[in-house]
Amino acid sequence: MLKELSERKKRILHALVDLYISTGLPVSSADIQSKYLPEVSSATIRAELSALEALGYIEQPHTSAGRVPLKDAYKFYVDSIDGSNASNMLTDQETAFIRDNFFGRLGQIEDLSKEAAKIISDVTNYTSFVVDQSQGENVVIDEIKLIPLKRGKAVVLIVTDKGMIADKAIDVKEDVKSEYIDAAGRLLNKVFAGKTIEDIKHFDVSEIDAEIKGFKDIFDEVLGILRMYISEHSSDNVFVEGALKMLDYPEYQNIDDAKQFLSVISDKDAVSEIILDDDNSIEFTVRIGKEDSGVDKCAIITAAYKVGDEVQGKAGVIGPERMDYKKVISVLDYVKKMFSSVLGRDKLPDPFDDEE
Amino acid sequence: MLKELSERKKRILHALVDLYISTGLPVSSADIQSKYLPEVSSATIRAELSALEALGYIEQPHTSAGRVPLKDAYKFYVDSIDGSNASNMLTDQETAFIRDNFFGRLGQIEDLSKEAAKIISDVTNYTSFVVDQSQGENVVIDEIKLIPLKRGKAVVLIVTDKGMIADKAIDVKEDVKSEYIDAAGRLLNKVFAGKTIEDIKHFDVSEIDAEIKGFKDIFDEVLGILRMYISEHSSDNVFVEGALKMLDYPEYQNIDDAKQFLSVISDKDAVSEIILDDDNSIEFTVRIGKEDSGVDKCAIITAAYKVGDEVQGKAGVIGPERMDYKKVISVLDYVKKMFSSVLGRDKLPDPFDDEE
DNA sequence: TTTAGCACTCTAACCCTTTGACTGCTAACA
DNA sequence: TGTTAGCAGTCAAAGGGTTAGAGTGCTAAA
Repeated sequence: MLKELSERKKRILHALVDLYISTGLPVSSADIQSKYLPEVSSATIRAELSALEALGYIEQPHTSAGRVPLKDAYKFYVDSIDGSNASNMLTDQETAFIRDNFFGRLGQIEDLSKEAAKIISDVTNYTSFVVDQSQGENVVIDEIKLIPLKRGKAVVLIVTDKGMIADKAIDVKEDVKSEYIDAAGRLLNKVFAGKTIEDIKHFDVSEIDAEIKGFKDIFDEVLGILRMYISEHSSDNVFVEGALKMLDYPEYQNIDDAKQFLSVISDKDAVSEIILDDDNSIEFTVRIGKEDSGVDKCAIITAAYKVGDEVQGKAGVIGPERMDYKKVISVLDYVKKMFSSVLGRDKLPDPFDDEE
Repeated sequence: MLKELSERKKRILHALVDLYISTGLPVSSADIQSKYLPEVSSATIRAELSALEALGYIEQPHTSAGRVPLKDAYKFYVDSIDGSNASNMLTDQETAFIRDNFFGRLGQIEDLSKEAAKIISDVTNYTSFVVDQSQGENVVIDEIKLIPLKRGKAVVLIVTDKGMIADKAIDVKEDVKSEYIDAAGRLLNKVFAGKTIEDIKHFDVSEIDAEIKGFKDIFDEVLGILRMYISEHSSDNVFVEGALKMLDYPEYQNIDDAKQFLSVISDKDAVSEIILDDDNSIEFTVRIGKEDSGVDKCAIITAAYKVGDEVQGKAGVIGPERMDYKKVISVLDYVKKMFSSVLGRDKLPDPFDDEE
C-alpha cells in the first residue's frame, strides 16, 4: 500500500499537508503552486493531485473544492519530519522557557509531571498529558515511619526508593505509649521493608498472624493505606493540561464534539488507557484519528521518557489531526531530554547547575 | 421598587417563570392562559404582561415574541418557594440516594466535600461546588516534625489542630547528623508552634535571625512550605463537579460562552472568589446573573453549612438563570442537614446508625 | 510531458418572500 | 370599570432563487 511516491508527488503532498495545517482549509492546486512549486504550473499539480487522490492520500470535500489530507497523508508527513533534526524547530525563547520552568521546580515527581504537562501545553497550544509510570509495581518500600502526634493520632509515612508514596493520619488509641508505637514501627518495617508493591498485592496476612497480634489495629491501617495506593494510584499519576485549548480550533466549534472530547479528557482512567495502550518500547508514537477511543478527529503524539533503558512515563499532546507536528515533536523531544536529565542526572546539552 | 403585585399578577408572573424554566422559550399570553389561567382570556393576560413589563419583571426579545423573565422575576419566583416547605420536593429515592452516599463515605473532610459536590451535581444535574472553610486562617500550628530519611532527605510534617496541612520532602545535606535535625526541629517548634496561619503571614524573619543562623537552610525550606500553603491552600478546598453538564443546556450551546464558563469554573481561585464573597451569615443565597464574575447568564445558589453556629463551608449549584430552583433549594437544604449531622453528630430527622 | 485556456460544478453569500407566532389596540360587552 | 373578541401590525425564522467565485477536469497545443 505504501508504494514509493515520485519525488514531485512527495513535495506536493508535503506542501499540501503543510498548508492545510496552517490554514485548516482545503488546499487548491494554485496554493501549492504559488507557495511551494512555482516552477511547474497549477495544471501539472492538478494532475498530480488527481493521482494522489487515487492513491488514497487526499480527498475533495466536494467537486469544486481543494484537497484535504487523509490519514495516510499525515502519516507520510510525520514520517518525513521524525527522522530529521526535530529540535531545532524551537526558538531560543522556547527552549529557554522549557528549561527554566523545568528546573525552577525542584522536587517531587508529581510536581514535575504536572509542570511538564503545563509546559508542553503552553508551548504547543494543544492539550497535553503526562502519565507517570515510575511509581509502578516494582517500587521498593524502603522504610515505614510511624510518627505519634497528639490526641491519639499518628502519621504513617511510607518511603520508597522513588520517594514517598503515602502519608496518612491514622487513629491510635489515645493512651498508647510511645514505646508501643516504636515497636509497631519496627514490626511494620520487618514485614514490609524491601518488598515491592507487586509483593504487597499477593501478601498473605495469615503468615505472620502471630507476630502482629498486639498491633493488629495499626497493622490493618497500614495495609489499608497500601491497598488504597495500589487501587487508586493508577489515576493519580495522570496529568492533563490545557483541555480547553482544544475549543479554540475550528474542528471543535461543534458543541457536541467539544463535550465528547472534554468528557474523555477529564476522565483520567480513560486518558491513561488511551495513552498507555501502545507499545512501550517505541519512543515516539503518532496516532491519527483513533476512532475507538472517543477522541476521533484527534491526533495523539506520545513520547516515552526514560532513565537509562527504563521507561519512566509518557508525555504527549492531543490535538486536531491538522496539528503542527513539527513543533509538537520538537517540544516533546526536548521535554524528553529534560526528564531524563532531571530524573537520571544525565548531562544536558546546555550547561546548568544541579548537584547530586 | 418591590411594590406589591396584585394576586393575579403574581399568579401570571409565577406561571411565566414556571413555563420558561421548563421550556426555555419565550412565553406567550396564550401559553399562560391555556395552562395556568383558563378562567381569563389571553387578552387579559396580555394586558397584565404589559404591566409586568413596565414594572421591569419581564421583557420581550423582540416585538412579536413572548415574554422572558428578568432578574426580578426570578427573585420573585425564588422568594415564593424559599418560605414554603422546600424539602418535600425530593422523592424518596432522591433523599435515600443522598443519605446513602453521604454515609457510605466515612472520613476526611476533603473526601466528604468532594462526595457532597458529586451528589449535588448528580441529583440536580447542574454544576455544583463545595468550598470547605473549616481549614481557614485561624488554624493553629500544633507541632512541626522533622523526620530524617535516607539519602539526605527529610520530611517536614506540619501538624495543626485541624489535622495535617503539609508534608513535603526536603533536601538536607547528606552528612548531617540526626542531632542536628533534632535541634532544628526544636527550633522550628519554638518559632512556629502555637502560631496561626494568619500570624505566619506577617511573620518577620529578622526578629529571630540570630537563632536560626545554623539552621538557615532547613528554616527557609519550612517557611517556604508554609508560604506555599498560605498562597495555594485557598484552591485546595474547592471542589467542583459536573462542570460539563452546563453544556447540555441551550444557554451554553454557543462555544464561546461555554468556553468562558468552563475556564472560570475550572479555575478554583475564581470559583472560591465567586462563592465566598457574599455574606457569611446568610444561610441561603441566590444570585442571578452576576455580571462581573465571568459567569453571567448564570444563577448561583449557595448554602452555608454549619456546625453549631460556625460556618464550616459552602455548598451550591451554578446553572442557567432558568434553573429548577425548587429542586436545587431542596437538595441543598437536605445536604446542609447531612453536613451538620456528619460533622457535628447532630440528630437527623431520619433514623440511621452512626456511632460516635 | 507540460501548459494555457475554457467549460463546468458546487458552495457560500445574499436578498427577497412567505409563514406563523405574537402582540397591541379598539370596540363591544357585562 | 374591567374583560373579551377580533383584527391589524410586527418581526424572526425559514425557504427559495440568484449570483459570485473558487477550483476542478478536460482538451488541444507546445
